[in-house]
Amino acid sequence: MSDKKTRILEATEKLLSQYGFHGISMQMVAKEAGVAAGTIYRYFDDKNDLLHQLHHHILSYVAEKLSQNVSDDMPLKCRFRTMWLNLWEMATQDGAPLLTRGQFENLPRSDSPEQQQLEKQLFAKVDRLFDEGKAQGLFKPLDNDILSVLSLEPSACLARKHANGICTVTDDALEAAIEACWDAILQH
Amino acid sequence: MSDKKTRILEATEKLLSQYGFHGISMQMVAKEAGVAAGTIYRYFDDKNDLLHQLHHHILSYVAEKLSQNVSDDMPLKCRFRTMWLNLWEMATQDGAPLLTRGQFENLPRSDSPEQQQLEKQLFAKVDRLFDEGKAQGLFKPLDNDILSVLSLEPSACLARKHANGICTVTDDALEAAIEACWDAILQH
Amino acid sequence: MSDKKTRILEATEKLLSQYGFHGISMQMVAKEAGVAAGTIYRYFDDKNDLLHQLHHHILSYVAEKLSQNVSDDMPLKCRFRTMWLNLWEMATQDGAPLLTRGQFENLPRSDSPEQQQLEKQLFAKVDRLFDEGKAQGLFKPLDNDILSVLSLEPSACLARKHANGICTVTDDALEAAIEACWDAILQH
Amino acid sequence: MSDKKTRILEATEKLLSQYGFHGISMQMVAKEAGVAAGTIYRYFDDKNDLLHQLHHHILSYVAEKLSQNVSDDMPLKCRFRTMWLNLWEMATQDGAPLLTRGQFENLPRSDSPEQQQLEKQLFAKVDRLFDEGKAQGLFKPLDNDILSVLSLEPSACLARKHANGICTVTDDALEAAIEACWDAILQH
DNA sequence: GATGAATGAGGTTTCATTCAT
DNA sequence: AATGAATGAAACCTCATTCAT
Repeated sequence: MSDKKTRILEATEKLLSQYGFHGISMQMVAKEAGVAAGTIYRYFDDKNDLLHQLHHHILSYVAEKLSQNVSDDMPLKCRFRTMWLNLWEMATQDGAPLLTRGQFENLPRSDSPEQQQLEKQLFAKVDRLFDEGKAQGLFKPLDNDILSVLSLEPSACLARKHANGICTVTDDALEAAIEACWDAILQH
Repeated sequence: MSDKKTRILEATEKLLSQYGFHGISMQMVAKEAGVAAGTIYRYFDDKNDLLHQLHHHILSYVAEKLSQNVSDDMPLKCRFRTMWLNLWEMATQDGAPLLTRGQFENLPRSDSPEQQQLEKQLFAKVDRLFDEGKAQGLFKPLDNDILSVLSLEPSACLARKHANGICTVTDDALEAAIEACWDAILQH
Repeated sequence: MSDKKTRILEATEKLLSQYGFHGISMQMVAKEAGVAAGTIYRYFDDKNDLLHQLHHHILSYVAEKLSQNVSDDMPLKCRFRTMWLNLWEMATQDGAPLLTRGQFENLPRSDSPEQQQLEKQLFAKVDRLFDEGKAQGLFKPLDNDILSVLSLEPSACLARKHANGICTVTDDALEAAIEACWDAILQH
Repeated sequence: MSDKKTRILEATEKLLSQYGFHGISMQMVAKEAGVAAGTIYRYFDDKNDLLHQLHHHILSYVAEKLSQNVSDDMPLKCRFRTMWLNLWEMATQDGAPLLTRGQFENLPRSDSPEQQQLEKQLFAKVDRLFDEGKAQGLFKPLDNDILSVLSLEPSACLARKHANGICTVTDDALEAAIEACWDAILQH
């Protein structure tokens, strides 16, 4: 991908996590990316397109990062723990991406069928984890969407609050939180 | 509270849930509320103030609704279930308020200490629930903030997705989700 | 009509005759009219609308001026002469209106049926003149549109060239030109 | 003349007749001409120069086409008729050139003396026609500019309206119009 | 108190022009 | 000679805010 395009996307991501959608202007993006305002329009149709492409960009990044160091032959719990922590680290260490993810949920949605199809693919490993767990009778028999909300969403949510200083999460608490999320989907 | 002020707040809330923060203008608010644009400035310093006061307004509403039909002498599980469902209903039945709540988290933060203090008070019943549960050794010994993320946040999150049609939650799944959230914070 | 709206229309007309369509900006119009740029948008949807409304405004003016001092009981030649000179005077004395009229013919057309209907009405007296002349066997049996091009258009065209200094038209030449236009439509 | 330069001029002409002066950009011209934007600046100083050179280009074309099949030893009326129809055909058959000519009259004028001198030369045959006619006492003793407006301008004007569908001109009407224009300048 | 016309700074976007390749 | 990515000034338009009524 063109160097300039990447810089524009990264600048947008950074500003987005800092100011939210309202409050960032194309001029700000241009300045942050170190390009002229007009240059943005060589790579993006308009502001909306920039946002949508960023959405896609981040989604790809999240999907990749989320599945990092996870292979389908690892034990279920190990896979879960790794993904949970991948999620946590994205939000707390890398800074922007996941933080901003919270923002995307309030967008003029781009719920094209392709987009949904893509999202499914991106999170394939998560789906396989839940599917296997349910097949083994280990997990509660719920839709993957729901299992995801119960066990992974709290990771992102907690990370956001931790990063924003709303609450502090110690290492012990972190381990306990992972355990709690595991408990949530486990068949007791 | 003045009739006009209430109408302005309600108009803002409605528009907010529909268009997001960017994309609503003071003129739109005025028109929706049935007042003149200038009138808004009798009750609010500026747009920011309007948004902050709305935040507070909704927070109060949520706190009240959240604790509805909950008294401290009810069994813990019953209190939990009621609050979980209160949360669910706010987002799925009332429409705007909670849905838009997702938007508030991306505001130029008003994290003044007073605001945090206020939020604490508003959610006092939730705190008491968690405190009692931990005292009885029933709940995991974690901060209330964390317990809240683990057990109540999924309600709001699920409700949002359900209301937006991203996933469908049957009555049975709903009951199972409540149970799962309870499992999450329970000492096993 | 609002004072401001009139001032904006007049400013646009003046600038249009001076710079043509390209080369006038909303800022220029605002400055010339002595209003803020944003004010224009209280009275006009956008630049296009401003142009279209101006078109209509000028058309009305032209139609009124064109028929000035003309009544249907005057002799045909006298009516013709008066209208021919009305046209001439609009372009040479008043300055802007007719000069700019040349510009409107190159617009993204607003050829709505209503618009065409309106134009017909506006130039009713011209039509009556031609109709009577043909009924008397005095004029050539041609469409009014064509008769108009042959006998009145030259007035506007000549006036434009005269006003722009492209050619000079003496009083004698003017009388001769009127006579020539009359000759053009006369049955010989 | 360079192939590229010709293509650029022709592209400009085509776009001009379609969009008018405002509404064509150098990028559009480049695309239509099949060259890079920067290439235009090898042949033209700037946009203004492009427009002026196009003006000249078209003027030459019109002058050539106007005098086509006209020689000074043909009878006056025959010469007149031929030129009148040449004008008519340019606007109705060739499409762009003359139609757009209407646009040139609203340009940031390039009324340099040389330009006017040039125009005189280009339309020499027309001048000779009028001069001879006046010398023979056949035409009215008016400036050639005026005679031209009276007798040839209506051809262009009518053609424009015909091509734009504003009015329809049958073959009979066309002949009558020519006759009428001839009547206009004839000494009666 | 209430209004809404008016403001003008600032938003998004376009486009004539340049310049490294 | 030719390209086309990049520029940034300036275009059109919006909108938070003010103020005379």
